[in-house]
Amino acid sequence: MAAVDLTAHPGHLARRLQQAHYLLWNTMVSEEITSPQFAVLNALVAEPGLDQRTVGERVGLDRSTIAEVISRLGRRGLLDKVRDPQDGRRSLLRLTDDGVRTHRKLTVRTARMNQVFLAPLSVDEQTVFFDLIRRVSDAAEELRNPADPLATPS
Amino acid sequence: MAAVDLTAHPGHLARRLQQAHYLLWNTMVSEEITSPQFAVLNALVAEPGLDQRTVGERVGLDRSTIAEVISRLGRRGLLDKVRDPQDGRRSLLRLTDDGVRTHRKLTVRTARMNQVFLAPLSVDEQTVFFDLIRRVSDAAEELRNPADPLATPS
DNA sequence: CGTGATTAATCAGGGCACTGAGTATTTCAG
DNA sequence: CTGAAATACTCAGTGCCCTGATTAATCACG
Repeated sequence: MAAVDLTAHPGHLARRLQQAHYLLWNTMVSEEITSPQFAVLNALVAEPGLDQRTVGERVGLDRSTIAEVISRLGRRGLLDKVRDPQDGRRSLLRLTDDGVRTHRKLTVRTARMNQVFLAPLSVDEQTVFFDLIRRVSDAAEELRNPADPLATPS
Repeated sequence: MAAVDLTAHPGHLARRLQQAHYLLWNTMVSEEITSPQFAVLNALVAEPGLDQRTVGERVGLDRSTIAEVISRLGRRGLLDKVRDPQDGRRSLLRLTDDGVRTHRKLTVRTARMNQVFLAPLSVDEQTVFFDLIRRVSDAAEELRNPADPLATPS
């Protein structure tokens, strides 16, 4: 009585989608490096020397989570972390050679995995899929951070 | 060099979508009860007396996670857990009055939240959104569980 | 110059999610 | 009827994800 159909709840679907992805990643990409870890490696390939907070911003990880992820990557020797001499609060991050190698290797595999993951959709549908998820995510993000860069200036 | 655009990676988008949902849930629905916890309550409203494993199956939580979630709900007095007299391996679950009340209260709020969450999409787009995510999730699930109920029998 | 606000990082704590191993109970084959 | 397989659950371990509080460094303003 009064129970709800969860399959019409976007949150439930989002969770299931992520679980599905997690599983596929685990079998097709890596059991060592997780998807968020790969995102961090990728951000540092694009912009070496970023500080911890900014990396978190780039990949969508909050201050606590990014700290953990970076600590793990550092422990495995995939990146180096040094205090910024200009600003003693910051930690600057840079991939090691091993980190770069790992990123390159996983890049190939993630591409394959994404193909398999999206295989049930036509190419057009894939585009829509990306667009819809992005719009919903961005809007929710916006609710939190009323950044309004297009507000009418005085 | 050789960095990838994460916004074209479904896994990354799935994670962001879930984060966005988590945040909205936290502010619009409840800081006490999480979305997976609500899913469990909902499953038990629909089918009281289910065993733990089946509840997990209904809401998409694995054996370990469902155990934790149920333990928390039990600790808060929202459900009761009794050994099945017919089969000593099973734990049968049933909501308390407080559990039913909580479910009813949150049902209203989740409906409101879903509206806000999906507001950036037109009604037609919402339908597509559900359909695409469901198809991708189901297909990935299928890769894990080759249940193939429509395989050609001998 | 110095004090108060801001900022980067850390820590403690709670919750979700998975795997692999272990325990208890039931089921079923021989 | 008994021992092996299957099943439900638990436990240990790893990792992601968030909040609130704390610490250290920088910055801004008077």
